[in-house]
Amino acid sequence: MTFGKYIRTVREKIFKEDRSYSVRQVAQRIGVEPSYLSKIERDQVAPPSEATITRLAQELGEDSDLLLAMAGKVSSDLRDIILQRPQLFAELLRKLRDAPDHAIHSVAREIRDGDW
Amino acid sequence: MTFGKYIRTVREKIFKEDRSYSVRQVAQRIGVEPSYLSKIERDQVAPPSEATITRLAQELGEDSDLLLAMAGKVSSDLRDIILQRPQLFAELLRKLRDAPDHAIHSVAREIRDGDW
DNA sequence: TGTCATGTGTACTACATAGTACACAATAAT
DNA sequence: ATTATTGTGTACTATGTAGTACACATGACA
Repeated sequence: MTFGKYIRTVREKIFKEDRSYSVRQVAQRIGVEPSYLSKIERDQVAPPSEATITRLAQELGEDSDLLLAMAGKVSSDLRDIILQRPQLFAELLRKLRDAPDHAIHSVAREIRDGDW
Repeated sequence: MTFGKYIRTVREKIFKEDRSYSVRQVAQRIGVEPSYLSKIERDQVAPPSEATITRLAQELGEDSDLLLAMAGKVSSDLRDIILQRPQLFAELLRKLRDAPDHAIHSVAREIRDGDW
């Protein structure tokens, strides 16, 4: 599923219950032109900027990491984490590339907050 | 240290031993104009593209993850790894943000190749 | 039936990215 | 001494990013 189609699906589902989720009104709340949101939803333009995607995620109650990923982007806070220690995280990520979900999850679970 | 200054320092050090590491010759080998590399080294322009940085790292025997980080970029292969499972890696990275180096290293060491 | 809101088409724009092309003065090599 | 090589200044360009502005036809609804 493309970014646009996904947004349209989600928005239309909410729209059924809440008439304030029209293209126009959502566009106004997230601060873009209605025609632009319309084009985004029909994949007539590339997905919007990270900032706009984040506002859209907020507005639609979606996970912004997921939405950003659909747009081929990585959240800038994650990028910043990697940039602090690029070699360390590069090694870790490449090792985890082919690991199954549960392995990554268990690694994450082991990191109990500030446990070092 | 900026990206440009770092490149200049590294290149000039090699240049002392090997006269083929002039701005012009390095530029030619990595496939850019000499004036462009010159501007890069003096931070007169933004760091080059990922592809160019990678060739430069190769040419100068430097770690490309590190050079990319100095340029504020994350290697596209790492980005792709995250994009495959954005929520999983988002959780992991945010948990590791404040972890000390050795903790991250030991997490990586635990992941013995294909150990699942 | 007239008004209002809806989605969308067309045209345009500002700024960033990633460079090229060429000329020139200074320095190094033969 | 002159030739070659070096680093760099100036000017220009193509493509991508992230939108805006406005008009228009359609459908809802009071």
